[in-house]
Amino acid sequence: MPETIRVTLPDGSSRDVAPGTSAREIAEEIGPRLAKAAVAARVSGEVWDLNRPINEDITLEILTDGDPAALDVLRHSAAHVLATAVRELYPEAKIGFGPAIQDGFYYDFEVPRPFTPDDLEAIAAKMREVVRADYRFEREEVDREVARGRFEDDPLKLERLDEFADDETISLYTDGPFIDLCRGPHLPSTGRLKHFKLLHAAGAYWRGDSRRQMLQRIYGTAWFKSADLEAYLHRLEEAERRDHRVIGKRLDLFSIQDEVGPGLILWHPRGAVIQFELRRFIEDEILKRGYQLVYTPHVTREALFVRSGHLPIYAEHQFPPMAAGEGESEEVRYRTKPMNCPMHTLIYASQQRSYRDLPIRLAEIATVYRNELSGTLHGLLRVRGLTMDDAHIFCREDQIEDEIYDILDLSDLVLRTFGFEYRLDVATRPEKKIGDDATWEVAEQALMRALDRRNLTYGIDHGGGAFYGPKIDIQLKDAIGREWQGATIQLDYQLPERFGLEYTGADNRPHRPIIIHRAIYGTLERFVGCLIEHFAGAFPLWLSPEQVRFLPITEQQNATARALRQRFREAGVRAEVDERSETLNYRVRDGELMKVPYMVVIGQREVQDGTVAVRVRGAGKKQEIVPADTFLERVTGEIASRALVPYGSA
RNA sequence: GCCACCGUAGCUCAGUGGUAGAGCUCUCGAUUCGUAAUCGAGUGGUCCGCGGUUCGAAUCCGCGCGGUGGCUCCA
Repeated sequence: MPETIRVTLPDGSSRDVAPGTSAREIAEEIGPRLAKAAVAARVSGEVWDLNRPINEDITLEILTDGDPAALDVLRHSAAHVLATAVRELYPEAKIGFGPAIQDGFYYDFEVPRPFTPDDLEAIAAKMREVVRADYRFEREEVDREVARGRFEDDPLKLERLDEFADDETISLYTDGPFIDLCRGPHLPSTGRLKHFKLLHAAGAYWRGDSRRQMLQRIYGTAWFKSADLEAYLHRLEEAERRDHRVIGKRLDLFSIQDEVGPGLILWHPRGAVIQFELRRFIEDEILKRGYQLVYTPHVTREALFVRSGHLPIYAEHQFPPMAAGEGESEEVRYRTKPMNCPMHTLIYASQQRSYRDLPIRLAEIATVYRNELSGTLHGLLRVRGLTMDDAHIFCREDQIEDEIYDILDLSDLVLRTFGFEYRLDVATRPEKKIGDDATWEVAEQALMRALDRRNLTYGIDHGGGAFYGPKIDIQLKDAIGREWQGATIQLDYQLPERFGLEYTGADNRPHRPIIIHRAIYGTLERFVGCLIEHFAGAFPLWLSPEQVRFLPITEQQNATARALRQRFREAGVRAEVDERSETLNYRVRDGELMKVPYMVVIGQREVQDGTVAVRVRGAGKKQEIVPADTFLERVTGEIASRALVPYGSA
């Protein structure tokens, strides 16, 4: 072992220390403030415990609580503290895995009885004791036999141990009474965990495998600063406040009823308006871009899905077959469609195509049915009857790039209209795939060139493509920073093969086209659900179910209000009159709660002057008195431009 | 589908073995009002369903249906 080892710091300086020195000791040398703030260390790129001895030349970065990697360390340690507490309270509990996750951590336990909310409180109290005891996290590297000895009574850990390669380092971490098989790193001691909260318990299969036993998982969150914990809990509340299921009920947008069935949406008039506007928007845009609309049946012969290759893979997500006509043969069994592509493919195949005809872009906003597992259904976000804004583009290989470019342009236009930011990922060839590498290379390059031409940055999901082609996924970011699965653009070499699609090339020989599947909204159900939460029910004017509500002050103004309503309706504005025999205050409150963008008060003065007194949603008392014509002009302008904010507030 | 929790009026919810309740909504009457709840009266229930225990079940038990949070899968 060398006399000294060289440690290079982020500022480029270096110092020589004795082998076995820990990052903590180096931090102390640099300064007491740094040593106190230190959480962990990045040693030659890898995150280490502060206490772990360093034995070779390295680069060293001391991680303080400002570093995102430090949060992971904190949360991972919080998971161990949780397990420590559970083991103290329930010595018979078997431990599973307990990692840090986005915003928090969890730990899985095998226990004879699930945890109740009261149990969680007791566990949290015990955790605070563990924190007060300030146990050091001790790392230890051992061989397999020693490790097996330590986990004699923990079958789940033993199972994991068996998977270690012979040359793999097996490390154990101890904090007070608790020992765990763990790669680390951890906080220096349990006392560093200050701001945490256990959130809920849930069942989780051992190793995510539904054939294995179910463990009990406890979720929690942890932060370095009390303010961060508060902010996070507030964010959870905010998300709850925006829950589309609650807002959907309150604003009378949709319902899901037992008599119809789970996952099947009844769109009430106010919700149907939103869908109608979304359809109108996308259909206008795609017609400008050379798409053609088609309509296809909801039910088809089962044999179609056999030919398309969907049935063997997809059957468990499809509703069972129904018999139409006589007999039981495959020829007369029908299925509701879980997707539209086979039928669009048949439209393509219905005549001979020339290379000059391509690309052919077939679009259909169609409801398809998928028999999703009951436990996965969730409001509008996961349903069984889903309406896709679907399109299939049949094109030549040399057209892929331009088509992708145009789809990216379309999705950018659409998403920005709603004020969404987004990020993109390209999913490349997986292990199991059809087609040769050369073809994949061409396809992947075309996707990336199109993205580059639009100056978009994107991540690459290596091996994340479907077996039949690469794809681009778009993740939306909503008003409170949550991500949603948005558009997908999927290249498909498989379906043209299965249906023997062809076009005649300039060489007068048959060629095989490529299919691009693409949906911009994804599904209208999910997209509307996302919009409800994004806008917290306060839709921009063009999407608002009711755009203008006239409030006559007394019955004397009812006739004027009705006449205005008619004029506005004829100009394409969704206008109503609230002439209920209630106080103005009452009706204003109702309009605000229903998130009507404009309330227009009509009193004696307005009737006389031909004006309206406009109250803007959310703006309180402040009103503006303008001629009725001026207001109508502004409203129609705001609708036509699909503005995100009311006029005058931009 | 699996695990846990939950299911009472249109909505939000109280009611833990002894005659089903509140607020809002809705209907009717009065009120005619200038920017977030006017007053009064009334309607409204298979306490999710079926079975069991009990003299007696919204309440306890079993099964089913549905919802919620997860697991899994996906858009």
